[in-house]
Amino acid sequence: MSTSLPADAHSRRILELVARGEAVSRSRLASSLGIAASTVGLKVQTLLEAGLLREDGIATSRAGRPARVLRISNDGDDILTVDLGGSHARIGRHTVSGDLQETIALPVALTEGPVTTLDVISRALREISRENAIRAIGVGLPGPVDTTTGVVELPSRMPGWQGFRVGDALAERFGVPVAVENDANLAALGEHVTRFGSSHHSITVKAGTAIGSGIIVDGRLHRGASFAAGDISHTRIDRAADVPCSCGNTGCLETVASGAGLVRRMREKGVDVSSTAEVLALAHNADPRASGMVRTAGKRLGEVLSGVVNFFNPHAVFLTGSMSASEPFIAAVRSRVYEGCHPLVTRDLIIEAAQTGADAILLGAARLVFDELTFTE
Amino acid sequence: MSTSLPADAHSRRILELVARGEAVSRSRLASSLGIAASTVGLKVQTLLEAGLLREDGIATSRAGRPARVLRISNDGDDILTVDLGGSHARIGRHTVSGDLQETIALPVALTEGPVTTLDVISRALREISRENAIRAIGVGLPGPVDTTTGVVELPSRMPGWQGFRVGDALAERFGVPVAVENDANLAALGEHVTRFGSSHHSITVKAGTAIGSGIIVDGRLHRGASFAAGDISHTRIDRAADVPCSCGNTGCLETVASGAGLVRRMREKGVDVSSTAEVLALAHNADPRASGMVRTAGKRLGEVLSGVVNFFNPHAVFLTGSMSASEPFIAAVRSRVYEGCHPLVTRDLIIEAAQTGADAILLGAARLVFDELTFTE
DNA sequence: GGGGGTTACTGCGATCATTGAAGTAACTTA
DNA sequence: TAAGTTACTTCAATGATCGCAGTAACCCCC
Repeated sequence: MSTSLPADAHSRRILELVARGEAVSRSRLASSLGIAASTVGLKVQTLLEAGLLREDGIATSRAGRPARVLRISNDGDDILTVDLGGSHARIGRHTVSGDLQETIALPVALTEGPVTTLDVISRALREISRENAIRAIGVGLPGPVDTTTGVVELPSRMPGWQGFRVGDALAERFGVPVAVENDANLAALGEHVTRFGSSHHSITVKAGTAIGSGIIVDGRLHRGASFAAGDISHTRIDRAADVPCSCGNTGCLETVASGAGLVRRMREKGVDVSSTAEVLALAHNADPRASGMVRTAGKRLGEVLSGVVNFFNPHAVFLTGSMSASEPFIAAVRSRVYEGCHPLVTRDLIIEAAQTGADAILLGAARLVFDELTFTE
Repeated sequence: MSTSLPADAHSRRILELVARGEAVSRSRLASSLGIAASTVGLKVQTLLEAGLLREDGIATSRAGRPARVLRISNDGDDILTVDLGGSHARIGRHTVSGDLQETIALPVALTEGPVTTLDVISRALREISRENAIRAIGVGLPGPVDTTTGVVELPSRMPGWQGFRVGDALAERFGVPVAVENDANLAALGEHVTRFGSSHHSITVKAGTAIGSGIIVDGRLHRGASFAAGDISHTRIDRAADVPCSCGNTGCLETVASGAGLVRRMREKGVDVSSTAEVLALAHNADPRASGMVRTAGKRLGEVLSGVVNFFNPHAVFLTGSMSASEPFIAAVRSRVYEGCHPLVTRDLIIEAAQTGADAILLGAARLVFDELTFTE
C-alpha cells in the first residue's frame, strides 16, 4: 500500500472531522464542509481506496436510511514522530489523522552528535513501523529550529548539531517528507488541537527545569520572525533584580520561577536538593520553604503571563512541565493573571494544566506533518 | 458603473500586485502567482471590464514584445474610510487597492451619540464620494470592537454607543458592505501593509496621551479571543508600584509612560502643563525635567516591549502617536529593547517611527475592506 | 529592411473538480 | 404495507484552469 496524504484541503478536512468524531457520515461531512453531497461521496471514495478511511458498520437512525459510519483506517501506512530530548527520546506511531497508536521510549545522548543519534532514532523508527510503510516523519528538537532549512539555530544543549539538517538527513534515509520543529512549539500545537482543533488562540507554557512557551494563533503555530517566539523566561522581574541569569542580564523570570532557579534558591537556604522533582516532592509533603517557593514561582510566572495575556488575548493558557503538576503553583498563576489582566481579557480565559502530558510533542509533530507537508505518490 | 470587488482570491492578488508595482504586466502576474498565462489573461480581462484595472501604455523591452502596463483604475468607484476620534474625524477616499486619493478632516463629538455623529459622517462621505459610486466603507473606532457584530465593547469614551451597530447603520444608509474595527488595530494594519504587504509580523504601538498597540500576524490582524489584543498599557512596572491607575491596579505602564502620565507627573513637580504636546514641547526645548521624563517614558515602554518582543518575536515594532515624534523617546525604547531581548530576536528587528502618520488608520481601514469584505453585484 | 530570436499575449480544445437534480437504497413509523 | 425520512450514488452540466498552438510586437544583426 503506497498511498499519500491528500494535498487537497477538503479531503484533509474530511480526515480531520472523522478523526475528531465531529462528522462520521458522508451526509454530515457535506453539511459541515458546506459542499455538495455528491462531491463528498467522490472524495470519501478516493480516501477509502487510498486506505486512509474505512467503513465501520452502520449507524442507528430514528428515521430514514442510516448512515454508513466512517473511521480513520488504522491499518494503513503511518505517520511517525520523534520527541528528541537531552537524554531521552520518544517515538510515536500515528494514523494519518494524528491518533497516537503506540510509543517507544529510549535513551539518547544528544551530545554524541547528530549522526550517532539519528542512527539510534532510525533503528527505533524502523522497529515501530514494522511492516507498515511510512508516510511522513515529524521531529521535535529542544531548541529554536529554522523550519525553512531544518537547522537548529542555537544548539546550546546540542554540541555538534550546528548547521546539521536533521530533516534532510531523515528524509534521505526513509525517502519520505520530514518536518522538524522546536519541541515547545509542538507541545503547544499538540495541546491546542486536542482542545480547540484548528481555530482559537492559545499559549502553552512549559514550566519545568526551564521555562518556555509555544504560541498558537488561529490554530496555527506562530514561530516568529526568527523562529524564536514564545520566550518568556527572560522577561524582567524587578523583585529579582539582583539575581544574575545565564543570559547575561539580571532578574529574569527564569531565575525565580524555573525548576533550576528553585533548586538554586533551596540550596542557598541550606536544603540539599539537586533536581526540580525533589523540590516539588518537598512542597508536596508540606515543607514550608519548598511550598512557599513553588507558590512564589507561580506568582512570578503569573505576573509575566498577565502582560502576555493582556497583549495577546488568548482563549487559553495551558500549563505543562513538571511544575504544572502542583495545584498550588497553578492556583498562584491563575490568581495573578486574573488580578493583573483586564476583565474583558479574562472573562472567558481558560488557565489549566495541559491534558496531553508526555505525548503532547508527539501529537503536535503528527499534526504539523498533517498540516504542512504535501505528499504526492 | 456598478462593479464589485472580486471574491476570487487570485483576482485580489492581481490587484494587490499591480497596486504595489510588483507585477504590472500579465506575464509577470502569471509567474508571480504561479498560474497559467491564459488564466491571468482572462482574469485581467474581467478586471478591466469591471473598471478595476486600466491599461496604461506599453513598457520598454530589451528583447521581445513589450508588455502592456497595467494600473489600478482611479476613476472607478471608491472605497471610503472613516477614522472616528474623540473630537475629530478623518474621511478618506481610496482606489480599490487602498491608495489614498483624498481626505477630509472634520470636527465630531462622539459624546453626542451615534445617530448625530453618523449623520455628520454620512454627509462627509457623500461629499467626498461625489459622483462616484461607493464600493464599501471601512470605519475605525476608539475602543475594542466586536467585529462579528460591529459593536463597541467598552465605549468608555463613547457614552450612548453601547450596543449600537455602527456597521449595520452605515450599511443601511449606503447600501454597501461596511467593516468596523478598533482604530489601533487599523493603524497597525495600515503601517504594516505599507511596509511588508501581506506577510511578516509586527506590532504598532501608539504612544500618545494613552498607550495602545495593534498586532499583525503573518500580514493579518490579530484581534485576540475577545477583540482586546494589543493592550500593553496595563502591564505592571514595579518601579511605579505606588502609582494608582485608572484600571484599579497600581504601577501600570500607562501611569509612567503615557502622555497623560507625564502631564500628571509634571504638575506634581509644580510645572503648569495641561497636555502631552506641552510636555513634548518643553522636552524639545531642552527643559531638563520634561526631557528626563520623556526619556524615562521611553525606557519604561522599552522594558515592557522587551517582554513582548521576546514573546512575540516580530519583524518590526512601529511607534506612532505624538510621543514617537521625539527622537530621544524612540532612542530610549530601542536601547531598552536591545538590552532586554535575546540576540536572536533583535538581530533583524526593526524599531522605527511609523511612516504612515495621520493616514495610518484610513489606510488600514481600506486594507481591511479589501481583505475581509466579499462583494457581489 | 528583412530574417531570426525573444518575449507578450490570446484562442481553443481538453481536463478536472464541483454541482444540482434525479434516482436508488435503507431504514422508521403509522 | 405504505408513507415518510434520511443516506447515498449516478450523471449530465458547469466553470475554472491548463497547456499548447498561434499571433503580435518588439530587438538585433546581417
